[in-house]
Amino acid sequence: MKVTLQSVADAVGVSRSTVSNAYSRPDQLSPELRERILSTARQLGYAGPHPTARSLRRGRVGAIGVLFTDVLSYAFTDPYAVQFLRGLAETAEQHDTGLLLVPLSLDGGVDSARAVQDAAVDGFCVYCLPDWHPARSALAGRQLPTVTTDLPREVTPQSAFVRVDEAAATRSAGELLTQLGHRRVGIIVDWCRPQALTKPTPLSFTDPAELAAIDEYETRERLRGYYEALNEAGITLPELMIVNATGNSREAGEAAAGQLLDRRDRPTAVVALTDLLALGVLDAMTIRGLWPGRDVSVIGYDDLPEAEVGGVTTIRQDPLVRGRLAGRLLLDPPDDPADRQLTLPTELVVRATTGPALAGDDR
Amino acid sequence: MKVTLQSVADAVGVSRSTVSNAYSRPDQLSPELRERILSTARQLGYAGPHPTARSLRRGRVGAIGVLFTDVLSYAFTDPYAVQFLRGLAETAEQHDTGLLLVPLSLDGGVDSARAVQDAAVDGFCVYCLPDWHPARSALAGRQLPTVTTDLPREVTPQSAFVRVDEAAATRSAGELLTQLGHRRVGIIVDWCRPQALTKPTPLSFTDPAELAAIDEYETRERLRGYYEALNEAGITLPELMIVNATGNSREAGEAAAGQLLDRRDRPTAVVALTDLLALGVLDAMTIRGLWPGRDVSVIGYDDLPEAEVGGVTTIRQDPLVRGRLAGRLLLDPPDDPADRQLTLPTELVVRATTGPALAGDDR
DNA sequence: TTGAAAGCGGTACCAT
DNA sequence: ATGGTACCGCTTTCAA
Repeated sequence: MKVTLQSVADAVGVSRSTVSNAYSRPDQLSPELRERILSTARQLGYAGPHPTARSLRRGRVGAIGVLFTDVLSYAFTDPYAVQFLRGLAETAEQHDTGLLLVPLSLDGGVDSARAVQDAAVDGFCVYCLPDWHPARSALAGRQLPTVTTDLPREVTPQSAFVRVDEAAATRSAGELLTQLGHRRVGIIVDWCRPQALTKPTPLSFTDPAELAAIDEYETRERLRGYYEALNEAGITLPELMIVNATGNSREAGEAAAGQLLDRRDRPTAVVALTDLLALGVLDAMTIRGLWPGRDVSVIGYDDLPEAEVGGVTTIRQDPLVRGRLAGRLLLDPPDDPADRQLTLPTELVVRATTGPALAGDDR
Repeated sequence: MKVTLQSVADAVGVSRSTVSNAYSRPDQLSPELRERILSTARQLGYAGPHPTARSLRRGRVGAIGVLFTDVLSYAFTDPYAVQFLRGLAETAEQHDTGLLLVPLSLDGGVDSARAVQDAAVDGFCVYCLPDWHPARSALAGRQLPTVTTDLPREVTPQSAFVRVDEAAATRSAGELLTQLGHRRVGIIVDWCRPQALTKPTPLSFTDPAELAAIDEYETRERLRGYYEALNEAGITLPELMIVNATGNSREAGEAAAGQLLDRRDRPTAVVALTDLLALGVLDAMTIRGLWPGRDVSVIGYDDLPEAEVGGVTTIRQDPLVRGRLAGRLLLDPPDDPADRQLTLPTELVVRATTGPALAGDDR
């Protein structure tokens, strides 16, 4: 027989309410009675108020759901994501709130929607989830407070987010390149698709509208920023040598970079949309005996510790702070809706992997 | 007015049960009716069955709680922990189960116990939590399936765990050292205490019983293994130069190593209880112009990627597999209780940071 | 201070 | 295939 609050009440000879109070509102009853109740409970092996029953009644769970980049287990592969999660966890801790990592299936199948529907949480934090993902619509259905890390496609005064002006960041990086005289630029992206790629795949765009149609905020915006800067210098969209990597990892970056570096019209600069990819580019160059910053310039994004160590020119942003703010927006939201729409600064960090385009190499 | 299952039932003109079935057991009603119900629900803006209410009734939540090393946000700092979490997440995903990261407060105060009591989960996974932590006792109270990564102090046939024979692993590492002629050995540990250290602190043990009293499984066992191996070669416990670092990080390792390397009777070997600490030892040596494997031998533990790159002699274990197995034990437990008590293998990986004790340095 | 009663929002068994 | 009806386990007015 299971021990419930009721059994404790019976054993002590008081009502359920009193036992409940003994746990949740100690000031509502005499210390002696409370002690008597608690000790009896202990003897009976009562585990304390049932969390689910309690939250049903209270209308609050004490946890927020985290919707992470496509596959949950992938999140732990990405240092930037991990830092973000850490910041979020910090804030959650301070509010005695748990983090529920919601299991999203690989292909974003039906069960992803279910997972979101079934998540017992008070709110959601969405971290870079593609627009097409079923979890997105399931999320809308739940009508819970939500904070995203991207700019929602349709921003309403209600939406809350902690975004980064990705396009502005890459635009400044692109300007650096054109100032250095680069005209042949390769770009490595990791544009997750419903089904993963098995090998690096060239992407060709002819019309800027195609860029705008990309269903992932970060990919879309970062690419747009680079395009805008380069276009300013007269470089057209089709001239960009864009390669979609098989994932966001060093290895994937290396493989993708290979496709660019082995071209006859090798780019004088290769930019990657994440540092992890950029580190892969460096690996690919090392193998080929190329010097970063001299033979080919390289730019990353994120400013991971490894980027600093490796002297990689990159764009700095602070995932820890971003995570903390996301948590705050959810657990302690500012009264003014405008304060719930945050844009974090970035900084172009110029290090050793960028240099002037080789003069003789200019065509 | 809030939209509940009842309102949908009323609107369609059927009973609650039928609406419920439309969501949870589609085979129990005609497709037409189901469609009618679902579309009405949509129109009404019904968010679907309330997760909490549903789990209350069903007696199952669809999430497992994760109790992590003291502070949740710290977990994301430790690559080994992250990999473990990743393995756990993988298995959870396969079982359509979420991971609830339970917020444990820094000092393990009362709220940690509350957090465990209030966690709406079907089971718990405990990852290297000190014996004294309040969450431990709160956990016992919950009487839920639990899997730990350490050998419980009192093992019952019921307990489930995925442990590693830490002592055996470090014993073999210790034997390597004695074979190489090392007699002055420094050991760097990260023995978390209720309150964190602000600087590396020497630890001195005189009696093996003191070792056995250490309240952290990994620290206790790893230390014991080293002691046993070294003692075999006639080295006594007080001779060991043990330093407790201020955390499990490269920086903390470097600081702790400093204390050992700057001694007049500098150890000929410094072993660290984690790779992160060992990497810090290498940093400290670099600064001092010492060669690992020649001037001082270094051994780590975990075999992180950085250890391989750095040629660090270390003990390999597989956190990913460990996480997966922990998940399995919780979500798909083997019938035979004996199969729920797992000991994973380790492997001593000898690389470049170990070498013979300098002959002239033997005293 | 303590108790009675009405939910919180569903699910599942058992009839019909 | 549908509906009726307990009941999941607790919290919270409100009265006593």
